Amino acid sequence: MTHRSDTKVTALQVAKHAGVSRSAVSRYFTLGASVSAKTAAQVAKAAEELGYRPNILARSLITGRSRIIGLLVAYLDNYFYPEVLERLSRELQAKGYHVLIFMAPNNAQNVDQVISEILDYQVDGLIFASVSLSSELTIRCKALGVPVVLFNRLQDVEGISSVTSDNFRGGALAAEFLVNSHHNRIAYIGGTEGTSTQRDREAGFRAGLKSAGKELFARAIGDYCRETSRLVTREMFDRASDARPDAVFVANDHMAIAVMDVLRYELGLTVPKDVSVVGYDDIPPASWASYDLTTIRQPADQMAAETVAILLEQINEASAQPRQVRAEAEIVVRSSARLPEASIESEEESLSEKLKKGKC
Amino acid sequence: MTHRSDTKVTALQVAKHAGVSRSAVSRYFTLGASVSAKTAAQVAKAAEELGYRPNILARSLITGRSRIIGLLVAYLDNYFYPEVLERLSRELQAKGYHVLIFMAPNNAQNVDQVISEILDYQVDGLIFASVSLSSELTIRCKALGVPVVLFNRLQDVEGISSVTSDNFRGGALAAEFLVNSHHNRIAYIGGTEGTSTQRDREAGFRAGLKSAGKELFARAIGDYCRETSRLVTREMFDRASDARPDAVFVANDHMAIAVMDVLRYELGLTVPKDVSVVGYDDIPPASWASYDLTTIRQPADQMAAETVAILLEQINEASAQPRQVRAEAEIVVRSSARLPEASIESEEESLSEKLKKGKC
DNA sequence: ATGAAAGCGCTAACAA
DNA sequence: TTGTTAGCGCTTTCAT
Repeated sequence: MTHRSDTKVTALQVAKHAGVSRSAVSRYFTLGASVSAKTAAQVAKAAEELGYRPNILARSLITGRSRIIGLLVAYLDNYFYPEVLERLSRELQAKGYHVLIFMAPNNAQNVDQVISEILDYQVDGLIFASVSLSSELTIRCKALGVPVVLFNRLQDVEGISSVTSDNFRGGALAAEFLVNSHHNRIAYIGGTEGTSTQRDREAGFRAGLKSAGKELFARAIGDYCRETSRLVTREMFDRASDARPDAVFVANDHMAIAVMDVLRYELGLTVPKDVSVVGYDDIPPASWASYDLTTIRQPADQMAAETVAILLEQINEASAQPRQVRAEAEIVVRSSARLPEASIESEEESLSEKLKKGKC
Repeated sequence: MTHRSDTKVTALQVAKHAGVSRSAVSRYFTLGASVSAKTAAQVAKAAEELGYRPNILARSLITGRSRIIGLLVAYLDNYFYPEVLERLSRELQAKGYHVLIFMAPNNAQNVDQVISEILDYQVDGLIFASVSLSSELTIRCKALGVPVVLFNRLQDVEGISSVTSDNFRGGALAAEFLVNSHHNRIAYIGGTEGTSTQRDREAGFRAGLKSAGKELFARAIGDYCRETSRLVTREMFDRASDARPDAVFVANDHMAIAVMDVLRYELGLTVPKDVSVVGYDDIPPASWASYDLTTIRQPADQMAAETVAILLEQINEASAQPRQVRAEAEIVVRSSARLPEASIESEEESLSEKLKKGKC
């Protein structure tokens, strides 16, 4: 490594240094192109000596692919997303792609603006995490031939790929669990109205209650926000013991944790003795001993893998069609909710065990 | 908006449509270039009608700047980093730059590999968050003229910019606080040996103890990892009350939270009655009621802003020199550590208040 | 202020 | 397999 790289080294310089043509150099760096062993060696040596690496941007200009995936994400303070981001990034990195990240502005108007900016980078694909987008935009991406995957959101538009968990089923699981453990006054604290996750989780939950002959005792919207959740929780639970819920399903863990804190530290209630709490997502803090939150798990790793798979097949195979993936939701039983009478001890154990063996 | 954009629209097409030259179109989209009002209007109209936007990659090729900032980050499960990432991204977005994210591999060998990949994208600047890099690499970036900022790490190499908090002072503050609140057996649980944060926080902490005539009662390394912290905490505290520490300073909140959980739920101790815990960072979970962790705050927002400032001045001003920014560390007093006798109630209050008013 | 022409660094036909 | 040629979409002198 005799980096003589004072400034930018071009393929032409390497070619001269190696005594071959520009194309030979290009071919050497193009996977699956035909170069003789001899030429390869010469180029390798010259490139090494000059510290040459191909300019991806210049390459993109001609190949028409940038190997950049745009990711638009609404927030990172819900800890489901850092996890997803890390997995997406690693997965794509392994396949030679990289993530250009954009934080979504609050209003839809500006979202369009930001997406235009992303498109300006000639991204090969687009991931929208927890962002709903106008159907106009969807059409525009399609027109440009840029594959799009919606992550954790559904859109009514035809032919748009998405990766979610089975939110309806997840909601139903929560209901089933709370009903089985003999709760009488079951409440729901929801996410942002109008989002597909909120809609489907609530619908599933209600359906689950209904099929057990139960009804919702109380309902509030926490807007997927800690502070709002705190407020609505106070309002919902600050009353006599027989006038308040004895169980609550919260539409995500981010809120559920705030709810637990209010219940315990602002209202002096005991979880799960006074109130059972069930969340959704299974973010890392849900498994922290202070919360030990019973929740509906969304498999972040699997969802990220599917997202990448869809994207790459759309990029590489002309015939690939958009598809909707619905990952299975499963309940993770911990101690924030009262257990059904004859709980299967062994199963709980194994789940807890698994979760404790974190990577290091 | 009559998006006729079946495929890619070029400047030339717009030029023809508007009845002007390629250059005119280019000038219209180049901030601060001279175009007559009339031409501007024609171009604007044509561009709108065809749905044209300049190709940033092609532009980069000629201007030599990509408006991409590479970010290499070690992990996202320490919740200091999602916060930092979000702020960095928004800040840069506002200035017309965007973040290309790379997750650091575990071994240093591969880090070099990944950095090469980043450089291939012709990034205008580089941020290393919690990543130590070989001095060879630093030199290489310099040779390429790519500004580098180390975030939350210090390097002994000359002339490399960095943004950290004053870790030594932060450690000293923790010591001072624990000493003032009359602890006798004060312990330290550190981060990864060899990192500058670990080294400086411990040095400051020890210096603080020393100047009060105290010494470290116990020491262990939690490796900035929950699981390791859990193990060392058990070992350190699973003993008779007079043989175990009555206070512990943990080198970051990510570990401190794990430590608190072990203390309470695995060892049955009470915080802060049996053990006082002080952390470092002030990540959001530190303010959650279940932890209410007294900690040394690193101002993520300010540090992110400084990082961007340094980067942009190096990119835009030829004369700009690398600089080292050391943000002030301050203690945030909550309830995880016993208070000094005459604690200033009002001050605590105001701090807690501030933290509760989160955005929504 | 505007257009013509040159060229950023690279890859992909094509011919040899 | 190799070199030659053209050109990806854009900006930027340089004349006008």
